[in-house]
Amino acid sequence: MADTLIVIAGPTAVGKSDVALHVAEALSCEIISADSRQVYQEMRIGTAAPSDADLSRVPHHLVRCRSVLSPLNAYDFEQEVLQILPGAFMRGGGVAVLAGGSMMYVDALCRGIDPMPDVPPILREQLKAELEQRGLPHMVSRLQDLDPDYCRHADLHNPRRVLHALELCIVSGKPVSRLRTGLPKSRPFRIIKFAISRPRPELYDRIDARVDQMVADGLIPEAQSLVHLSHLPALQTVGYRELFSHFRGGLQLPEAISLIKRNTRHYAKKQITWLNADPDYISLPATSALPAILNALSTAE
RNA sequence: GGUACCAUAGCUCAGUUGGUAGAGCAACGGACUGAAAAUCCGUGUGUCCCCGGUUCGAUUCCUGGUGGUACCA
Repeated sequence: MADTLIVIAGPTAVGKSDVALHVAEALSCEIISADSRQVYQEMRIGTAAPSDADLSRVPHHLVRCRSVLSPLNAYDFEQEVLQILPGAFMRGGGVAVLAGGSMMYVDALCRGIDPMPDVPPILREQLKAELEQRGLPHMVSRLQDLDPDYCRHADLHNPRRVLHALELCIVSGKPVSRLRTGLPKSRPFRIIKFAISRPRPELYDRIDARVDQMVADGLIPEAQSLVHLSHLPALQTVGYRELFSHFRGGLQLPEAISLIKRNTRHYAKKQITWLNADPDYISLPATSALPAILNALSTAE
């Protein structure tokens, strides 16, 4: 029988980690986290990362194991997980759980992501400065010259996308649209995807409660200790940015906390949108997810 | 009790020289190929406080209510 990767996705605060923990215990297999922020050891409270107790119940990968100073990206994530998986399958009886809400990471692993050349940080800085001085339309017209094809389909209002495409054109000397195949890679294991869901009002109540809990658990000192790193990509994160703004005097604490709640709701909505767009997901209510997943696995074999 | 001002979207408010209305935020929907908890795009959901009057037509003007705010007693 082929190895099986059980994907457990869902919006933030829906209770994914809990479901993943129970599934992994029931199958005595390992958990690989697909969370772009829980990987960082400095951001435990604000990312609601699995606790030490959770980690001792089930072996986890890519949780609190890396510094914000050496950031991970979607391609690195794909490569690392492909390294980890054979061992995890072996130790887990041919099964492993991928749990997390960073949907781009999940897709990078399940479908693959095209290899792209590395972008030197200096170039990124230069282009960023150029964007600030001359504006987005100017950057778009530069991209227009290098890769008119890409411009036909791309979101040209989105500075991130425009700049990244420019970076890649410049570094590679080729149009990005040539580098990007969009073709799915085949994987030497079976993938079953589950999306954990809850009624929206219930999810929002859980988000509010969890933010209050984070504050009670020491989110503010945690963020305080990261202020000197607040410019790093990893710290562009809900829960930290708002507090950084509070420390700088831009927001009162209660405002900052209610902004964290609101931005977390926005984040959850984006995850739901992503899940809705992928027909491969089997949607399961959080309350009955565990038996449904175990049942789906036993009938699938 | 008196005087003044206010009442329009979930919230804060704009506006209609009388032709049933629009911003910001919230909410809702969408995109996503190396920063993705990032970044970007789209959508107005309304007894314009209530009764009556003037008018072809009132959310707009007028009488009277009701509620709120401020000041005076």
